[in-house]
Amino acid sequence: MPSGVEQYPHEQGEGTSVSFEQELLEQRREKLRRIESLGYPAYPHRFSYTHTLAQVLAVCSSKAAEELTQEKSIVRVCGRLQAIRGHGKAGFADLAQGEARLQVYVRKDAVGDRGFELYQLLDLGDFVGVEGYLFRTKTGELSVHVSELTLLAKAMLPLPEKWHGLQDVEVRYRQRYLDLLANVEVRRVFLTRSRLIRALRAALEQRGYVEVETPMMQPLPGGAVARPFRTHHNALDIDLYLRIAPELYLKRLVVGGLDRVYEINRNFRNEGVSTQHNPEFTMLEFYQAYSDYHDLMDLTEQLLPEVVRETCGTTTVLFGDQTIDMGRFARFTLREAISKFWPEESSRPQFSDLADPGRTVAMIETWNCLHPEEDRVPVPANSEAPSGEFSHGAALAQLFEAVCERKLIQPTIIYDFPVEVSPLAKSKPDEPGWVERFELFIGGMEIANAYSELNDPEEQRRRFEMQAALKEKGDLEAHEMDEDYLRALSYGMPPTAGEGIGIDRLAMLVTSSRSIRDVILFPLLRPEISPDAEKE
RNA sequence: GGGCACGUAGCUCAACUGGCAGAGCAGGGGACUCUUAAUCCUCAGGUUGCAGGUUCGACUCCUGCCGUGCUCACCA
Repeated sequence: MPSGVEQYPHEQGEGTSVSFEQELLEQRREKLRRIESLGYPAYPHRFSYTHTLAQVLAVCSSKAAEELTQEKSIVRVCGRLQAIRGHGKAGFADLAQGEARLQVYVRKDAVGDRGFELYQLLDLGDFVGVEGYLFRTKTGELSVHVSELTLLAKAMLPLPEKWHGLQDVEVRYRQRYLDLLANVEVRRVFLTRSRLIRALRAALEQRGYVEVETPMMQPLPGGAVARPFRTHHNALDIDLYLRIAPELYLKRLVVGGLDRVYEINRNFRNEGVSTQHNPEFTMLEFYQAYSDYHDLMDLTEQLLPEVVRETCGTTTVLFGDQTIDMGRFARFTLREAISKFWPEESSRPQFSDLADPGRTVAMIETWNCLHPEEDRVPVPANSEAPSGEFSHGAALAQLFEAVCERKLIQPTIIYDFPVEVSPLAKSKPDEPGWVERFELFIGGMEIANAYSELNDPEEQRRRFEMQAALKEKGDLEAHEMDEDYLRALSYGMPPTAGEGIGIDRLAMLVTSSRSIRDVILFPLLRPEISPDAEKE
């Protein structure tokens, strides 16, 4: 038999040589043509099966050879061909459905000449269906003795090699379907992610939360400090923004009497990409009326061990070379944390230093002296009234991140944040410069952010005005004035606490993934330039 | 955006100090009716990411570009 290429030269040759990949494609086209000429449809519409592969394995794995021979039960099963081993007028092949594998045994005298010709035209990756009886081979492997073989769909391109899998990171992300086929661990990561989200939903539903969906396209991007993506609606001729957070809409729903609401959905932020940041990411936000941030601290400490146990079967997870106990939480105020995690004994700031804006400057300068190259924190302006300058509070928040964040491996709640970096949070009654807000850190990453929601419309307006002043000074991330939100608050919002949990990062923790791209099926990459497009 | 690395056959990887681009798997042809990373014989498969430069000679050295990874900055 001459090779397919010689027999069927590529039509679009134009003098240039046909690439090897095209050659493989041509070979498979030819095989498919020959399968059709045997009378098999190339793309049949369905296959009625009696069992999934997992069902066959569950029922028969424990059955001995004699038992199977006695029953000689006929099954119809299907799947993707994962391995083919020929033996002249017979052959073995492995069918795969997800992680389930079942061997089939194809003999010429059992499937007939036509069936065996079909078998010889199969490639790795093809979908097939078989009918036959179950038996055990000499080596004891459960197999289907095939009497009828059907092609269900042909793989026109070769799948990645079975033994080494698919290693090329770029191909793994761009063609995730190949990654999922070639690397079982990848498949398991995404199944775990799915279980995590299901467990979160169950835990919230159980506590009386209602799931809602709020706009992803918003005329005003609000609820977070971040740069948005902009888009345009043609019919209305208006600019819209992909949401950076659902927060302001969810709180409108609390105004509307939905006392416990949550949403699990995508946020979009037009910012850098890193191992911890994807431009679109999944966030859980939930709001609970008649509660404050203390209640949410308690809830968080209940919820996380619960869902992690539901997802992983245990509350201890391995992350990098760290073992993290998701069932034990430490709590520090932001100011305590700076003092506690300060790297040098002699210059360690006391709590009183952190309360005094006048001393913040000296403290940051000390830090910057200790870390001349990186981890530098900008020094705030000396005025005590923040009016657009880089503020004392913002500086403290940055100092906290520089000093503490990557050291917070075990679950740690950091609470009480500067008002300047928290435009939507309620102030502490005794310290107006500080708000009732906490963040949860695990594995050196910020996992959750929560606060007692500011529900005083007058105060909220002043906060927005502070943000407007920042915007005036060129801060691209400052929060927008949102009159409609102020109107909603003016109708009255009960005391409410709200929290956002980064689902991707939580998924990283429970799947031991170092990069956020490993828990997002299709992370954002630059588009591929096709060789054809380049010629244009 | 900055820094550091990487890019060789469909896949996984070699190629010494600059000296003829190679192997395994996958693929084509052949043998084989209990194999399971099947085996045996055989054949084909490459603009070494792209574009320049240095050189008698470049996968190798230099410059630029493209893509990806890590990292820093920004952020969650």
